[in-house]
Amino acid sequence: MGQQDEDMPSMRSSDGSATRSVRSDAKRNTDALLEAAMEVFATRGVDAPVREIAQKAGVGIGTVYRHFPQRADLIAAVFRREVDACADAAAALSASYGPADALAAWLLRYTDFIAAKRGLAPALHSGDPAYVSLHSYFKEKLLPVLRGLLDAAIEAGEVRDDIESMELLSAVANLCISAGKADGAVARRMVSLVVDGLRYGATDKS
Amino acid sequence: MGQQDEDMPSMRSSDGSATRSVRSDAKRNTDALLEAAMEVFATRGVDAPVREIAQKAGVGIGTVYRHFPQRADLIAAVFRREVDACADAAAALSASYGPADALAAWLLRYTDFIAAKRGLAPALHSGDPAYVSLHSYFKEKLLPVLRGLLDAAIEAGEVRDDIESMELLSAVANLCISAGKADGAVARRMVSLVVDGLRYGATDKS
DNA sequence: ACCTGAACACCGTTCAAGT
DNA sequence: ACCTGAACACCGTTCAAGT
Repeated sequence: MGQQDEDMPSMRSSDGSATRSVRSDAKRNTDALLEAAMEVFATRGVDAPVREIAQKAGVGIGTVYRHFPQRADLIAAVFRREVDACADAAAALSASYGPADALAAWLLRYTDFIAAKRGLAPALHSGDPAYVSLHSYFKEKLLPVLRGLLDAAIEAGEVRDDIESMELLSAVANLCISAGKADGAVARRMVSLVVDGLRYGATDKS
Repeated sequence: MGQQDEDMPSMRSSDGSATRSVRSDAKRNTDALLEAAMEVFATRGVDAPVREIAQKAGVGIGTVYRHFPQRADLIAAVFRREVDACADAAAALSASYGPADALAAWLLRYTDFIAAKRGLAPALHSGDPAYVSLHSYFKEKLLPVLRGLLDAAIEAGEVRDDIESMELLSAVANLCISAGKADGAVARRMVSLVVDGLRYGATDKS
């Protein structure tokens, strides 16, 4: 379902200027906006002034509202973007490490993501229609990734095989949320403990 | 540590009008403010306009800021007031029911309190200095109450004796927080399950 | 002492004017 | 089509003027 702006002759206007040029302009703006919003949300919280985000992205305030009519739309877009990044990180880790180490490394990456998103937890549980879809997006995107990593590690006999990936996904998230607001160090330690627990019951006890 | 404004002759000014009269005026205002704030917070959330609370309490906006310089101060005051009410509820329950039933009834009362305060959870975990003291207030006030009820029920052989009151206090709170935003019905069901679990392992198995 | 509300600052949101 | 920012509405906060 990606946008296929490429290779479409009909999109060129008669004067030779590409219609896409204005679209790429808009796309550059949304990208800059998402990037700026991510940084501002991280440092000043999700209630940060829209003006600050617009300024950081180098666009007018009106442009923010053109692309994201409500603040929640911008927040949701940033959230999806980071979910994607977290999901995508798995491939590189699988290529670089053995199954159990890749699983461990990804869980820490996932931990950092959750810890950074703690400010969003209340909004996600608020029932606000703008956020309800984020729950399923989160699960549909990350559960298969974790399942893949977990199955590979189980297959290799490097971790125990009596843990459900969904339970693990929820457990780690809950750990991170309740593990205080210490910049994620506590959360990482707790998760490492869980990972060691996974390794402890490995079928291959060599 | 209660205020003893009563029976203090030195507080009366020479003209016969009680100095206390202006104080009681102020006290009436703070009471009205706390009452109004509690209702407004419950219906419109803790971000509700201060003007609305002032209007509901029948005072000027300046009066709100005189008594509660920051919004957090008002929120904290409302929170303490409800913690007190929850703690105080135990005595009547103990007088009306047997030990295990009193414990069960109080845990549901506590559940309602937590469920109503879910909107505050993010603030409580934010590390905001205005809220840090609420954690200890919560624990110091409610833990002894629960311990008393639990010990009495254990003593009577009506519930199992291998549960720490602190763990129970936290567990029920976490249950309520994570039990969705369904108006508390889910939370009450989950807590009832826990209570049944407590009864299941009672020493007196008659 | 305490209360009040006009006044100020700030932020979300819109929309007429630009390109 | 898309971008801009002045303009408007709303809310938090202060403080000079009242009692």
